[in-house]
Amino acid sequence: MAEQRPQRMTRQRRIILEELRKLKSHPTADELYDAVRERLPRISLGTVYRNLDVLQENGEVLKLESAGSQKRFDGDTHPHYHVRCVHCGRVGDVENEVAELDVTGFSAPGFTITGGTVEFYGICDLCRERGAPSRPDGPQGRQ
Amino acid sequence: MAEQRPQRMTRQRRIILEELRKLKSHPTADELYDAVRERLPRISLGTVYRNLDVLQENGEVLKLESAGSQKRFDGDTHPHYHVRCVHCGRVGDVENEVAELDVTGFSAPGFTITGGTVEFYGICDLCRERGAPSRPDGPQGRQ
DNA sequence: CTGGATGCAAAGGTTTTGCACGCTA
DNA sequence: TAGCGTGCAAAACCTTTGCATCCAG
Repeated sequence: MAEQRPQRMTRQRRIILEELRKLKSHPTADELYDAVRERLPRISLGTVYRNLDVLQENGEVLKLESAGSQKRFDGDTHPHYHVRCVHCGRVGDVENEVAELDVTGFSAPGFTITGGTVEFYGICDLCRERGAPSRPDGPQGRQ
Repeated sequence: MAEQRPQRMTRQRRIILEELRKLKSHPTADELYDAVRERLPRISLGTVYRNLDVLQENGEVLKLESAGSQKRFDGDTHPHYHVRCVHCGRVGDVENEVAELDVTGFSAPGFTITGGTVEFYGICDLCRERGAPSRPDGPQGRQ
């Protein structure tokens, strides 16, 4: 479990958390920064990053990583699957309930498998409307 | 499908592909760069990136964008699952065969789901030996 | 020959960090 | 009051790109 060091609930931290929970878009750090800045005009992007790290360590937010592009954040920690748009990288929530993935029986040399999840991909409505190809340059696309 | 434009098999491209297929470690671009440089000391990292892009568009290599900070590449395009070490980001191959994931029945507002895959996570032997925690700073870890 | 590919270096985009000051508990 | 958190700016990191030159077909 994550070590929960003593922490303070500063105005910045509270508002970052509130805005992230308000946004359903799984924003990137700078998108969240834009939202937070409407309430705290002098906040810095570094503070947003630092707080997202702390909040993630405390299990209050989810950091959705996609190597090499921008990370996205989710204020909803209730277990659910995500879809990622292969064209623009946007992330959405899958409505279906998550099924417990039974990891026993799976093995990988050099590794101890502890868990697994399903990752969905697809295309978001905005990209679809624009007539974007479903596979821009591979299964992942870029942001 | 990926449009396969006319392309040349340069020495650089061929050796990059050979080295990537030789490595079972799912290297990052700069790890592959190191390997390739032993045979082509004057190659540039930019060339490695450019060729990995081309090779990926042609379906000859896989770009693993799953998570971590750096992208990793796989010269084995045969369908298989991956495990990622939550501590160091290393990626391994899962031995089990892949099962076709039935995506019908899954839905996400604002998205059209086209596919999905299982992503395993765990801890690699090197990190285990070092006594690394299984959750360094969240479920993703960093490279 | 021709135009895709390369090497080099600079730029680009995202995230992290050092530091002095501020503010929560 | 103690020491975590902040704003600012610089640095670190990874990846892409402009350009002159090279070379595979």
